[in-house]
Amino acid sequence: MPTILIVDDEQDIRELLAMKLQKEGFETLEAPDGLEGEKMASEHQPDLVVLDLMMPGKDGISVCKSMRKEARTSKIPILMLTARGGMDEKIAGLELGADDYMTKPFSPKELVLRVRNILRRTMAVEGGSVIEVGPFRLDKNNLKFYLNAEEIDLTSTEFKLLHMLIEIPGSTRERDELLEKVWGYSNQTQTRTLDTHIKRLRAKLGEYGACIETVRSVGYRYKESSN
Amino acid sequence: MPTILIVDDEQDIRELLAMKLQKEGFETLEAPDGLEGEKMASEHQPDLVVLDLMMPGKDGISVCKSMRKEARTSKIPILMLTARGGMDEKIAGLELGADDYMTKPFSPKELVLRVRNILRRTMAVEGGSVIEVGPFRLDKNNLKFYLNAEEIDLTSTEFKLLHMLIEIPGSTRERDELLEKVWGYSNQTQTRTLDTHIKRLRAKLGEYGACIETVRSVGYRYKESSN
DNA sequence: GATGGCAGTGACAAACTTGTCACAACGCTA
DNA sequence: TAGCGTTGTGACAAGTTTGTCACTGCCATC
Repeated sequence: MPTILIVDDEQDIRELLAMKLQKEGFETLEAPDGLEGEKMASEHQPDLVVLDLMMPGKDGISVCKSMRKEARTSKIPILMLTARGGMDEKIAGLELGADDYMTKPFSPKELVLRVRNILRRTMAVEGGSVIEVGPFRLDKNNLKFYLNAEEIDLTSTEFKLLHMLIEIPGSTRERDELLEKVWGYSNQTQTRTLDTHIKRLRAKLGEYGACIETVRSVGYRYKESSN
Repeated sequence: MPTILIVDDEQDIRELLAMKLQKEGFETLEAPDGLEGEKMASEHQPDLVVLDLMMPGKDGISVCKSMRKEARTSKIPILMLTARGGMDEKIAGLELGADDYMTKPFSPKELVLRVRNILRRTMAVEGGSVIEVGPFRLDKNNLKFYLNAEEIDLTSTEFKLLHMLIEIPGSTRERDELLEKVWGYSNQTQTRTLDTHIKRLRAKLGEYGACIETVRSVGYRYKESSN
């Protein structure tokens, strides 16, 4: 489950972000200022840093610069936050090595979306075209799926669905999101199709079917079995 | 069509390799010694270098070292060749940044296989999960295929087949290879299945169907249309 | 230009895939 | 624990996909 470090001087914002991200299955760390943020990034090696631009003391730009210079943090993706929508800052941030940029106010949904996009991007580059989580291995190149080294036939719908679910382990995918990405359905389409396919997937995964957790009223999530 | 630089002091070997690689649709360059090899690598920026380890003058190890140091050649993948199967050299080669290693004598088939594997690996990292060639775009993440920005539905078999064909444009894929990779058939299975699927693919590609060339008695190959 | 081998094609039936529905089961809240 | 909304499930039928086959057409070689 990816860990995300939140660096912001306003406690309210930190807590709000942390809550939203935790709801999605991410683990969170918090730092109240730039220096502390740098220290935690280096120590805990989070998978992503959400970094506020405007902070008293060491600001976001400086933190970004420092992180990019230090070997232990140079590759950690950074999502910049700022209150203003100025283009100059955006460009400065991106040039300094931030991976994305978001202006306040933002919706929690947008935050989660951007976080996931960055993680997907960086994980895809690192992991190549094979996703391995727990006993699952999903080979996008050959469209093959393995459970504990045993190949299991998936239909292309099942493949897409499982792909979405394990792409970022632990994060919850909303029904609407799955319906849109896998089926191309527009929001709020009323259908039992997703449920049925989840059932079929679980059946094919046998005892590991339990790894696909239902998140009531929200969607589904992949979670490694605790055995 | 990828270009491959062959660096070997023996003319016979160079020509043999060049012939086999050309037969697969690659373009080839040849250099008779290490220094010349370095120069050509820097100038022509080939997609891969086949590098002999044992050469009079500047040997393969040194060339490899130099190439990795120079910016223009540091990222070009290297396939090392050597007459002996010594583990020490293998390790030395791989540590120096060679991408793969092959001991003589080797079959032309093995050569082509390794070359293709390296290219696939490096191209996959560079290009991410979307393959774009000519008017085709194949999105492995979402299992979608576009022809000139228009989405075209492919069945999963068609997707796999097309993927194999355009993965390394211009290189010929043998019938046996396609049957094995796409269908899991063992070698020399006698079937018209492949032909039928090629027909269906061509039909879906419309006027671009011609991009899939028949290589009589061998297999098929993707080739960009000359318009 | 005959011959043999290889590839293209249309038709077809079997198998598979998929969305829907009705109903059962479940979980949360009052 | 009753009620309500959400999810799980088995069955089913329509649609899609797939491999095979017989036949046609093409190409290279003799």
